[in-house]
Amino acid sequence: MNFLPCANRWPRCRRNWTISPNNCIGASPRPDTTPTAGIPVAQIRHALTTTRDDDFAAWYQDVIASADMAEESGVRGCMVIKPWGYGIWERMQRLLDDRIKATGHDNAYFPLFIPLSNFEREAAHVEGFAKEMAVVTHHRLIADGKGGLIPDPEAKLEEPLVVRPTSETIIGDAMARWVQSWRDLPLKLNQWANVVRWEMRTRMFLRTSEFLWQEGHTAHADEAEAKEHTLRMLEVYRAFAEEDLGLPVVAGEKPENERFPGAVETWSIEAMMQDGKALQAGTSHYLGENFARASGIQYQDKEGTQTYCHTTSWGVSTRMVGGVIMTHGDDDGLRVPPKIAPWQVVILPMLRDNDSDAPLIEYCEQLRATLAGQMTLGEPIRVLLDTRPGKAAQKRWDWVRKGAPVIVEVGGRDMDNGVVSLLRRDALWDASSGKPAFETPTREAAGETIPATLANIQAALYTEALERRESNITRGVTDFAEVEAFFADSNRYPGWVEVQWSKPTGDALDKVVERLKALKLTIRNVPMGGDPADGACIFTGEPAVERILLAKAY
RNA sequence: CGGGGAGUGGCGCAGUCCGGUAGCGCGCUUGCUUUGGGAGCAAGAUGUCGCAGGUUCGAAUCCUGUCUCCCCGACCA
Repeated sequence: MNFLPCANRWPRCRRNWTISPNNCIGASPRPDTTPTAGIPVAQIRHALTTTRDDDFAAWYQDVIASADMAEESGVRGCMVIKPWGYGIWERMQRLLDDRIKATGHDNAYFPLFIPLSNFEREAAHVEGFAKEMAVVTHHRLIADGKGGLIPDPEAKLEEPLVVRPTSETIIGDAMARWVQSWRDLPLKLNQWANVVRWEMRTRMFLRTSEFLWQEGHTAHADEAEAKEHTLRMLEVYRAFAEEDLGLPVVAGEKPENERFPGAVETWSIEAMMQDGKALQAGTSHYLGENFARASGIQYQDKEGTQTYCHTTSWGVSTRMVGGVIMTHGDDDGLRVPPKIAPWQVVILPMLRDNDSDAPLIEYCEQLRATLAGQMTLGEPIRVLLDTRPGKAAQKRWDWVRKGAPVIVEVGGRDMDNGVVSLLRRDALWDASSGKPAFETPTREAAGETIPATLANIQAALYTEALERRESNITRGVTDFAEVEAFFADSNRYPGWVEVQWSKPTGDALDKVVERLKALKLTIRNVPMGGDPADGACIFTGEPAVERILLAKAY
């Protein structure tokens, strides 16, 4: 097969295909696979060169680059988060921070560096993290005599510092000082910070060596209250994921082998990505007295007895951004749910670089002002009038790839007719024509309907993701051979499988994990609020005690 | 950390086997023509060929080391 230099036909194409030119959207558009009853499906030129079907991993990276979200930094496993990617994270921070504050937490900030001796205190914690720690050993550089710099051997630290992979230990140290009496409880803290885990294999947003997150830490008087709080924060995460990010999640408890190092219980929210894999999108841990004993977090109860606190911790990270990409992205780039879109509406005047521009910009400005003065989804509308020089059509595709929820193009003729040309990013294409599905409401109508349109898009993205997930969870599988068959075909969309098990522990659990590992599967969690077990354990044949979700995972 | 692939203008790549003035497409700049929609023509700018050593009259090309990225595995919250 000949090389087909796609660039001749489609400017954005970066590849020379040697096998099937149909793989290249630009060179030879293939039929869109979206079924549309009775209507011949037109050929669509998508904005990305990689499709989800062709290569999901490559598509994911293409979205990040094309939407201008982040780039490599030159430091292993670290990334530069660019304004559009960081803007999305800032929106997440704002919305989640409000929810955290609303549940009675205060923000604080603890050091990046943790003394080694402090970190060493909790045995399981050490075992869990020791293999992926960044360690600071010197505090000064000196010339090496060859024009370079080396750590000064004279400036070796008495005690190495570790860069926090999480802050249980150093916050525990503070809690031990801050908690004296039962009156000091509960102590409910949160911190927004970066953490470092020296990961073997990294992927942008999903697993980076340094990442940004929020980590909540609380201390309680007793087990019941701490456990209740663990679940309360899990529920905060569920609501945040579903209501704000449009990510349907399954909340549930992690099996013993997946617990956070040092935790008594670990709970998670799990989201299904478009390739059928599961993404752990947030975790909440009940830590028992483990860290309280390690750090000496004690209070005097009402009887005057020194008593250990029960602590919790819970976190959500920039990994969520990756979850949004893999849930809502399509072959034209990202689709940002309106609640977390830095710009919800982008207005693009079709500038001609002449005298007609000024009135056109004024015409657009009035729509901008109308929208900016209104609320939707609980906040003022974020609307950008993009008057940068350049052709509107090119800027349109930039914003399509970035995933702005509503794009409004306005040309001179629109202005003359008192209308605007409006595109919904969640319904970009007209399937019959293969062209962008422009609507042309009057400017006044657009000013009135766009707030509701944004709310619709928020709901539509969630519904689409929810339906996709529900149709790809298979329940009622009772034979392990069925599980094997289900995941054997690597070409099919794998999804998740719900099975029942007897919740083995220790060696028996290890065996189960090994069997699953052979299929590249993991136990995601025990969904809350599901049906009780009523059958036999799929692994042991013993009476089952609960239902679990099996899936391939990120 | 093991196996595989790859680093050449902003992006995607050719050139490397067989050492001899660094190329292509897109993008970018400028001009003209267009322009209700992902423009055309022309002219131009942009590279210490990832980095550091070595071999050589001469290195993108050969040798050694190293860093980074991608895929698979191991590991992991």
